[in-house]
Amino acid sequence: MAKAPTVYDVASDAGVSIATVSRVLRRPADVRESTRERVMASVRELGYVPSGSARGLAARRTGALGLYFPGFDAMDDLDEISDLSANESPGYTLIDDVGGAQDSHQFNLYFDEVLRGAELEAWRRGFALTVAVGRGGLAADAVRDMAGRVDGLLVLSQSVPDDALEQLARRIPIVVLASKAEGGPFDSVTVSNREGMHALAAHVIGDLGSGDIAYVAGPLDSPDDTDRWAGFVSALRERGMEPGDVRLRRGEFTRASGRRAGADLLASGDLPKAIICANDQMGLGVLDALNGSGVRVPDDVVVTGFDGIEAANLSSPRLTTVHQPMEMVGRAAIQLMQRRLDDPEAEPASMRLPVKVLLRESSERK
Amino acid sequence: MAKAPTVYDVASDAGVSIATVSRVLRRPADVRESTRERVMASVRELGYVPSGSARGLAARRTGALGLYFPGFDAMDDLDEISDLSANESPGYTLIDDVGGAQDSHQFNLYFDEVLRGAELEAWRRGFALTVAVGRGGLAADAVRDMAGRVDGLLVLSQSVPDDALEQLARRIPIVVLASKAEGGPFDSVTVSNREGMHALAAHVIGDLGSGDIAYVAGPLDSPDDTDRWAGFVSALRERGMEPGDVRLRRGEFTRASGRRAGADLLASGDLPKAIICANDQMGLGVLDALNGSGVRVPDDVVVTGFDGIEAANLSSPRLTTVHQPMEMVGRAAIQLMQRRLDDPEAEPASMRLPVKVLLRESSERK
DNA sequence: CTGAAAGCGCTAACAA
DNA sequence: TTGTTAGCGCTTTCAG
Repeated sequence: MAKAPTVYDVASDAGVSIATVSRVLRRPADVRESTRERVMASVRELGYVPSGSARGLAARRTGALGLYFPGFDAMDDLDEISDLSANESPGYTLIDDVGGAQDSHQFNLYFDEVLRGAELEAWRRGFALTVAVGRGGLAADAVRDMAGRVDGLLVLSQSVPDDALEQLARRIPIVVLASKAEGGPFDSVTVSNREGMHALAAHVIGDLGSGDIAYVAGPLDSPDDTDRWAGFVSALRERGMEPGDVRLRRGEFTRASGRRAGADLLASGDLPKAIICANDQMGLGVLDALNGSGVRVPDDVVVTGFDGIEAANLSSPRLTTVHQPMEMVGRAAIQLMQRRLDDPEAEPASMRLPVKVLLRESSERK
Repeated sequence: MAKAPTVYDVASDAGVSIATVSRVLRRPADVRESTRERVMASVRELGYVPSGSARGLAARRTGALGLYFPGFDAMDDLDEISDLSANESPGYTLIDDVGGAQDSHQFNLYFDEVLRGAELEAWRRGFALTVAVGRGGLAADAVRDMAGRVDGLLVLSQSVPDDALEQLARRIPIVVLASKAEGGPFDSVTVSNREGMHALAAHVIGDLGSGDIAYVAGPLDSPDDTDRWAGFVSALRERGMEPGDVRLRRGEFTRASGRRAGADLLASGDLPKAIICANDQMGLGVLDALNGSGVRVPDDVVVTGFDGIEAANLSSPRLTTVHQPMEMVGRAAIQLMQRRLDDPEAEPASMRLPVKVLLRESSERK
């Protein structure tokens, strides 16, 4: 790897000053065409690649945005890849897949789609996107390190301690995704969790006419869960019911926890007429538990989820759910960031994105 | 946003030199504990965040790695998000989902998993990961820009023009994913495409005993496709058959193209006994075409895919396929990069990762 | 339209 | 153990 050429090398090769080289790259219009061509020729010939660091330092902007997501702490038992050399063994084994998505997938699905949206929108605006997934307790350090190398930070709600976030916010713009506090100090993007769950629950309850209902909630510290529950309760009240009338189970947004909730309800001996779940994974878990037992969905019991992940469209029966525009969340976040970068003094804004209720076979009798 | 404090601010606040501040952050062990604590106190108080650019410039390494993937050019018709203010409308509509994965998903699935592996492995090694998805013809520019801001580049094969890549390789280490040329000038990671397809095809052909076979290939310029085809052909020859004995259809690795191939085969009036597809998406497409027509899979015709994407495990019948360890591809790439960074003079290495044949209902009669 | 020169904030010798 | 001092490679006034 030969020493990389710098502006100086290009400048002397082209017989101009370094300022001119810089101009050719940044504002080509300010340079006479003949000069520009001469410089570009040198650039090509030398294989010049401008240093992002130098540029960032001088220009006081890096041209990159950061996306920070919390991770699972359970990722440490991944097996090592041992051998670097080409693998001469057959390289395959025959197995009959036992199938099934990992639970960690749930989160990944969300992450992947948000990332995709953010990346797209960032690219459109000429930003690079740096991603980091938090692990363990090092969140504050990792995000701080990231903060030092980007022009703005997108952070998933709850992934960084509040105080650390406020500290960082003094140095760099921050947009919070799926924030709980829409009126907070940060720009944020949220989805209509409450309205979506309200609409779904109202439909299910209305359809049912009567009969008892179970609700499988998510973790207590999840703002999403809180909002969805609120939407559910309001739908309940519209029909003259109270939260106390509902059988409540709490999971962790994982398929396994949904499975447990389903088994538990099943074991109680008297199944509710509907099981409303706070997210798709848990809904699928409930379906898993029910499917083995001879219970018919939706005839015996209606099951619903929330999120609109693809797996919910591939289960049998397909899961009725509320679809979140996850890719849009990523795009919206970048848009908010752009706005903030353009006008640092603007009032914090929050964008709420609409959701769609998707009625499918797990709730609709033919 | 007040002017961000620098090492100088921290240094004077703590009553030390900037070198000491730097040391406290980089090599804490080299500093007396009392000094270290004083400095850290100032760091916290001032909310100091080291500038990645300055650091990168001075240290000649950015601490970031880049992952570059090609994208689809079909992403331009995404609708704009219009309104920045909170959405007061109900925020939902009731629709009955028509469902189905987008074709662009195929690629995303691959990308997402590789990205996840790369991010994980990069994080473990203290690197940040910057991602970019190529769009349109600007690949060379985008990747060049990226090259300027990272210490090493992971590039999906074919996503960057060869000459541009060789140019860049003179300035920065490059690892190629899914490379065609294992003996090439770059470090690379590949999967056992050939062996996997060989094993799968040998099994299917052996099981069948006799009867004609169709092969749904991918794009001609895909190294993956080439290798898989080679594996298929070798399995064929082992049974005394020749490529000429097979009905060949060519798709673009998309579900829609698989659907077309399936419909086409169906229309021919005489269905083969097996349809081997070069990837899962096309296999699923073939299944789509067949499922509507009363043809029974696998009894009338066996269908297989390649990749092991999740959707292949959720179809009915579930699709027999060859699973690629996509997350491992990402991780392996980072490992190769680390090795190269540690020893720039090392011989180019390539890691071949094993695949698994997953026999499922689309090929196995009960 | 082009050049000279002053930093941008940090790291890494080298001294002390 | 700590401080001094060069740069790292680029952008950006300010002159010319």
